[in-house]
Amino acid sequence: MNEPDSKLGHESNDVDEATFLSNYRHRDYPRPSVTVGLVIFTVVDADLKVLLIKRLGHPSKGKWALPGGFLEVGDAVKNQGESIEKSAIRELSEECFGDPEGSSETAERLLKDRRIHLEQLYTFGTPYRDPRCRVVTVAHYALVPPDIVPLVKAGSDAEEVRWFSVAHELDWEGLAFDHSEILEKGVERVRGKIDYSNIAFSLLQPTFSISELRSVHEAIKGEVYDPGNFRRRFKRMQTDGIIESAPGKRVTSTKPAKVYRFVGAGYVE
Amino acid sequence: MNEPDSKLGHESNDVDEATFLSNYRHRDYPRPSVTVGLVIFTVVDADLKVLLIKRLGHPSKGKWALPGGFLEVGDAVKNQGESIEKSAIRELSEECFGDPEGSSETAERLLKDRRIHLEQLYTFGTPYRDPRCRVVTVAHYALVPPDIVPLVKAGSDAEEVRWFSVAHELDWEGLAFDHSEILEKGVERVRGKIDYSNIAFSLLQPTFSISELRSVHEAIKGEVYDPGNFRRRFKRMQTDGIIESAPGKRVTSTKPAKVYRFVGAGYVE
DNA sequence: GCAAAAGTGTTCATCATACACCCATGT
DNA sequence: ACATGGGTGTATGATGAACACTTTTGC
Repeated sequence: MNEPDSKLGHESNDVDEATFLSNYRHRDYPRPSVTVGLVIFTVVDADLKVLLIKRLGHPSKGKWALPGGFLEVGDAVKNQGESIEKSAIRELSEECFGDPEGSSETAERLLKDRRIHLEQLYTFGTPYRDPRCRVVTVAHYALVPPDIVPLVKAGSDAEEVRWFSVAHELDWEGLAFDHSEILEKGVERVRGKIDYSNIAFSLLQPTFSISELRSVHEAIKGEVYDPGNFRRRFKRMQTDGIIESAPGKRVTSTKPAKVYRFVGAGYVE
Repeated sequence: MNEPDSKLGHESNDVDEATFLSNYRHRDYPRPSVTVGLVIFTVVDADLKVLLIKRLGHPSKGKWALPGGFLEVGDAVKNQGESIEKSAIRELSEECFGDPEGSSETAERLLKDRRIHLEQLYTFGTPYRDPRCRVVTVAHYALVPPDIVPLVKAGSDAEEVRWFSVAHELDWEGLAFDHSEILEKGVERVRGKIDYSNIAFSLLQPTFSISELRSVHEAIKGEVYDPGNFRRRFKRMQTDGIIESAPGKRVTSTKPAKVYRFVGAGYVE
């Protein structure tokens, strides 16, 4: 892999590597466009939601699409640009948190604090998935907690941006390009990972009650859990040092619940 | 995602989609090279092995590298080339089974018969991972059964191709580019999936004994299992219809073992 | 007091683990 | 006969599902 030598000419391979590289000329073969795509999830009112943007131009004009953008590759030779993950973070910050172009301040801070989860999902590259030209999309998914969701709404200027309920509201078939397939892969991944990882905490406020945690699990798995059994299952996390008791209580119209805080230590990716 | 409109000019967006597309002109922005990479595993003599190719030219001349090649994108506009998976299959067939260029006969047949397992792994795109130019590699892993391993050896013509023991023999640091990272991701994925999927059967002959299956699991997980408990654990597959009894016995220097056959039905991806 | 959710207790089936033991074969 | 791995039996402990029950709040 990497650039196979056969197509990259000018191989005087008896020289040393430094000489080889300074003699190296980049030949212009057809290359695909590479973009990063984002499936951004949140859970509000016990409901899993995904962020979509309405397309303003052709193709798929008027359809809802996943946010995304070009992978920044510089001139692709001397200056090779930014990493895929960095591109995804920038996209997330620009399009969703309204950071100015080129900045990823908000998303970077939230990522560092483990308030949001970002992970590469799958790479989609079927020919003609974009009618304009060959596009390879490195899809990611992100989990953002509901308390920063208002930030997201603020970011939508000219473009129409909306949260869609994955379970109901959403007309999967109506999505632009192959984005329903990407979304499906995202849902599948989150459903699979929530059982053995700690990603659920990225869908909660800094402190949370056990039933709020349960609510997130139920929204994602689409099933209901026995409150007692669920409590026991996650109380183990306290003895394991994954979560810790936090001051205050969650006051509702019924018995107030203890709240907990997620401790970064022992993080399961 | 897909081609964001901003960089693709000539948007007369009041026309219909067909007109838009026929007016569409592909602008030449810097694009990365996209390759597919392969981590090809097999298990021989209760040992997990990976296939590597010695690099003949700079960069990383003389180092061992994972096999791979360009993603075929045609002219990237009117003719958009072949899918990522197809590229991976072709690479696998050409470089490893010695199929003639452009053919993927052998690999396609084996894939169809579920004799080999091929799956996308992760996409690597760190800047400067290839010093020549920006390269995005869509890495895959493949599991090939030991009885077709001789085929692989036959395919190595000019290039030096070898199976390396993942546990011992292999000097991870000495690998070309970031291929040790890719290999590591491959090992991690296989270790994770073998417990709940059926991928192990792609590392066995068409019929196998329970202890041969155990041997594959042990090689991949790097631990030993109690023969009795392991047997019970996998005999359940027989009642579940995932495997079935096959005629004949595996004759060794000790008590002959029953052999089984993997039934495609109920395949867990 | 009543509803409703927090939180605890108990039972039962399932399953992984450890380990003892018998069976069939080549030498 | 005996070493070796195939194959079975069994006791124990951990875990998860089902569900009854108590506690604490708002109304």
